[in-house]
Amino acid sequence: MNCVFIPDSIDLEVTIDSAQSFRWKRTANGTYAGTIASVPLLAAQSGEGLTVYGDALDVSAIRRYFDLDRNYEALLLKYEDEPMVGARIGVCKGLRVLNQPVWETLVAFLFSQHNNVARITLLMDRLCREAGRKVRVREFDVFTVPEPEDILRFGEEGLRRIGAGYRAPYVLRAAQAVADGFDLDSLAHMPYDSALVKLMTLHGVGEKVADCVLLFGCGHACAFPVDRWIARVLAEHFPDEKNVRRLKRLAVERLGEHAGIANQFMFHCARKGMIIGGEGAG
DNA sequence: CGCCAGGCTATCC
DNA sequence: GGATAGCATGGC
Repeated sequence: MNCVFIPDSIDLEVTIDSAQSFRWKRTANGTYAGTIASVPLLAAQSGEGLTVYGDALDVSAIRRYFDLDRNYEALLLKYEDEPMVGARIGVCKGLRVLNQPVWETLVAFLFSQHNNVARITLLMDRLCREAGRKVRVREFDVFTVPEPEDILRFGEEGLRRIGAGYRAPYVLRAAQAVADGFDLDSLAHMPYDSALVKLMTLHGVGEKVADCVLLFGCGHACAFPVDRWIARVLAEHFPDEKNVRRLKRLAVERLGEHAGIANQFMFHCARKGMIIGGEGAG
């Protein structure tokens, strides 16, 4: 068991509680157990930074996963006076946009549609428990996300049994596509627009899910997912526009190449009912 | 209990 | 092009 301290600033709890990953379990002593690319880890807040426990720690992979090489302070400065975002930066300071394995991100956000966070987490947990591998970190059992081939074996029946409902065929067909050569890794290297179009050729992947995969799994910082919460925020700032696609375009025009980073601050605050404007309430 | 959830597809006009 | 029903399931 190794241990490494990473001093870069992050708020682990806020980041993990912001509905971009559904894979980390809070343990009794306040650390989080999970995996990065099937490697089990234990992550803990240490001051402003992180302490990570595990075997064969790959520090650069951990830094990349938690987006610690991005200068958030500098990036967020340009949003200070942006009414959609500015006031939200301070209240979720330390929020980071994760870079998760793309297959894991795709499965999670296929599960996410018309679903709540508690149940998305439950579905991911059951899926990994039943179709993934058990690995161990310290005294904790952790389960890996099943590969596409594992899900093909698990079948639509398995997916329905764990409660995926009508999303079961979406996940199964995505697994089939990847097994047949759909190159998820290429999405990170393509221009955003082409990556979006390519992802949306998958059955069950619309624009919102595709944007989540591109933002949380492919490093496309401009990807701007519009769910119900973001739609509410946008509706307040662009009261004359009702069309969701045009709302998204208006927002991205204003927010620029890191629109997706800003999106995560907007989303988290809105979902947590953190005031600002009045859309929060909760 | 009824409403809602990080939506999408099919189908209508 | 834009609008709307139906979808499985469970949290709250």
